[in-house]
Amino acid sequence: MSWTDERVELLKKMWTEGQSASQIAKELGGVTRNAVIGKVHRLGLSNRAGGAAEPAKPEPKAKPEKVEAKAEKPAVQPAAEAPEPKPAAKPAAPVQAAAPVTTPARKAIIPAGQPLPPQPSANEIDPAALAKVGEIEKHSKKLSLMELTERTCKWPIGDPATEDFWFCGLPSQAGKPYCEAHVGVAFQPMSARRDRRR
DNA sequence: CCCTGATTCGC
DNA sequence: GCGAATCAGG
Repeated sequence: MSWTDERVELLKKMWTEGQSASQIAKELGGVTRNAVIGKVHRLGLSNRAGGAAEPAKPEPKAKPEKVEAKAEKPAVQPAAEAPEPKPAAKPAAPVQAAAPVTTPARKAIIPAGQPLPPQPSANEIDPAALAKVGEIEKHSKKLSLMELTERTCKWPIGDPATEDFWFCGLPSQAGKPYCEAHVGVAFQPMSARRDRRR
């Protein structure tokens, strides 16, 4: 694959949006995240934030490599102070579908005026599955939204309105957005709903 | 271990 | 210019 105009554009777009190099690579196809990063650098759009101007990386790595006569270029970036008044554009939620099925089976109406639907209410969910969830949630990694990846369970735990909120974060398996335990309660086969002429 | 971007350097 | 290998970190 080569960097056609379109591909470069998509790259720019996604990079600007805050997508990770690997995500971009996947989207483009035919390239690795390294390729993407390399291209990004060549295009000169390495940093996406406006404020965080990494001053320098004076890492005098004394590597026993062969002698390298590198002519280091003086600061390439004219150091854009950028006293931008705007609060550094936050990359909108990168993870899609952060609104999981909180209530797998909400047939039972919640009392009234009770704005508390968060906890995966147990309805007719396999008790075993529920127990499993209760168990694993104790060991959840409590990841924040930012820390979620495509391979971490995105099951929300706690009340989003409070500090007691986090995501399961346990390793999710191939494709699924949740860990095994949560997949169990999230995707109910089709038990009780016996008839339903669809 | 999973992931992130950054850099180097042979091609 | 390209990107694998490597580096440095979370």
